[in-house]
Amino acid sequence: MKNINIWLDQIQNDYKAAVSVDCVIFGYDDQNLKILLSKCDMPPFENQFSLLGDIVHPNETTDEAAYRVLVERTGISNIYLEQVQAFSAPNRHPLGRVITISYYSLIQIDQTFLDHVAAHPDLILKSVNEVHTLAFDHKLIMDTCLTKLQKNLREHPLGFKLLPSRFTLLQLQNLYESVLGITLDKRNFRRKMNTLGILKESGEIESDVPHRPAKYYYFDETAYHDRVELGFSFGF
Amino acid sequence: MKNINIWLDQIQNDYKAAVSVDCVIFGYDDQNLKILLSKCDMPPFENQFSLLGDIVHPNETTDEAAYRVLVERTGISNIYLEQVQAFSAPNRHPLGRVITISYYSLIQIDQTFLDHVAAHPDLILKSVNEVHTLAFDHKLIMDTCLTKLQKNLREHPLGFKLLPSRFTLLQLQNLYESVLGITLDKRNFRRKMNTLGILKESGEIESDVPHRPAKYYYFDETAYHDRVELGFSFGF
DNA sequence: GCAAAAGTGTTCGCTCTACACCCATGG
DNA sequence: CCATGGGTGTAGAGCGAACACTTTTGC
Repeated sequence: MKNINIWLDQIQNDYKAAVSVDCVIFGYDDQNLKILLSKCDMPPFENQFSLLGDIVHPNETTDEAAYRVLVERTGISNIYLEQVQAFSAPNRHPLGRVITISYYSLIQIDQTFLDHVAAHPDLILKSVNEVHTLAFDHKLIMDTCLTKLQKNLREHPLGFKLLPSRFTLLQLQNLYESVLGITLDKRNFRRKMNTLGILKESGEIESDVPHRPAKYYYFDETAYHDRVELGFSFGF
Repeated sequence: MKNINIWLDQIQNDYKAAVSVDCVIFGYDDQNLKILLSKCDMPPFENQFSLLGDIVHPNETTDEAAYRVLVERTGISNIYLEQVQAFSAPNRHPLGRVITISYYSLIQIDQTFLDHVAAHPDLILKSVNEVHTLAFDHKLIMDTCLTKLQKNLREHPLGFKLLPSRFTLLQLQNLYESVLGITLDKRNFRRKMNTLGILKESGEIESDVPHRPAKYYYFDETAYHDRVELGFSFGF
C-alpha cells in the first residue's frame, strides 16, 4: 500500500481529472432505433453532433449526474438508465483530461417528447444507422452502448421501455427485429411471449386500422419478477 | 450544449476529481476461487484489506493504469483484464472525492506467483467466500466483479485463464462448479467440451497419481475463434 | 372484393438431462 | 486387493425453427 501522503498529494494536485457522464439516449419510432443528439459548438467539432453529457458535480454519483442530464435535457423523469463503461483516452477531449462514464437510456418517443425536441433547436433525433460521425469519441461510445443494448435486449425484458405502455405484438416484434437486425417468425414469436407469461392483454384493441384490429398488451412487471428468479432469456 | 467557458472553468477547477482503478484479481487453486488483497494502512481502515489499486496517471488510460497496477504488484504481465464499472459515491474515500473504475483479472496461481506473494508481506491471497469485509467500498466492488465474472464464465471460455496451460477435464469441471456454485454431470460436461471443439489433447498424461492418469488438455485458441463467430455458450 | 395485418398448430431436429459401470494406477 | 479418480453411451423431454391459411377490418 502506497504511503498516505503520496495519495493525498496526488489526489489534491495534478493527478486530478475532470469526470463527465455521456448519455446515449435511445428511442424507437415504430420504424428505427433513434438516438438523441445535441449540436456541438466546441472547436474542433463545430457543426458536428455529440451525445448529451455533463461534468460530474462534486456531490453526486455518476448515476445521479447521468440522471440529472436526462431530466434537464429531455424533460422526462423516470428514465431507464444503465452504466456502460468508462472512456479515458488521454487526448479524447480538446480542453484537457476528461474521463467519461457512459450510460445508455431508453425512452418512449411520444408526442410530448417530439414537442420537446422541436422546441429545443440544439436537440436532434437521428436514426442510429444514419449516424456515421460524432464529436469527440462519441461515435465509439454510441457503438459500444448499442452493442450492450443489443445484448441486454436478448437477456432482459427491456423492449417495453422503448414502447408506449400499451402496444401490439407486431410493434414488439418489429422492435426486436429492427434493434437486433434479425427477422423473427410471427407464430414462434407470439408463442414465445405467451409462454413467458410476462405480457397481459389490456382489453383494448386498435381502431381505425385498415385491417383486423390487434389487441393491445402491457408488460406485467410482477409476473416478470416471479419468473426472473429462475433465469430468463428470450432465446433469440 | 453548454458554453465552452463554463466547461473550461469547471474542468480546470473544483469540479475535478481524483480517478483511480481498483483491480479484483481472481485466481484458482484447484479448490476455491481466490482473490489477491493488500493490507490497508489508511485510516479509518487500518488492519483491513483492500483491493489493489492506484490513482490514474495523467497520460494513461484507465486500462493502462489497471495493467500497470497488475504488473507492479504481482510481477505478472500478460494478464486478462476486464473493465467492470465505475464507483462514485461522493464519500467513498476518506481523503476526498475519488471516483474509481473497477476491473477484474484472472491469473494462474503457480509457484512463481505464490513465491511472489510470500515475498511481499503486504499481499495476501484469500478465498473469495471467506472475505466478509474490506476497506472502503471494496467489498461491494468485489461482489460486483464476482457477479460479472460468473456471467462471463458462462458465456465465454475464460475458465482456462485460471488454470495452468495444461489441465485435466476434472480440474476444469471443478473450476466451473466452484466458481459458479453449481454441480455438473461428468459425462455431460465432457461431451459438451468435446462438441465445442475448443480443447485439444496435449498428448501428456498425469503421472504419480494413485489412480488412472488423466489426459492433459489445452485450450485451442484458433478453434475457438472459428466457433465464436456463430455465437458461443457453455449452456450451463 | 381487395389490401393488409391479426391470429393460430404441427412436425422435426437438436440439445440438455439423468443415470451406472468398468478401467488404470499407486500403495 | 483396495481406494481413487478416469473414462464411456443411451434414452426421454423440452425447446427452437420452419412453415400456410383463415379472419377481420377500412376503403
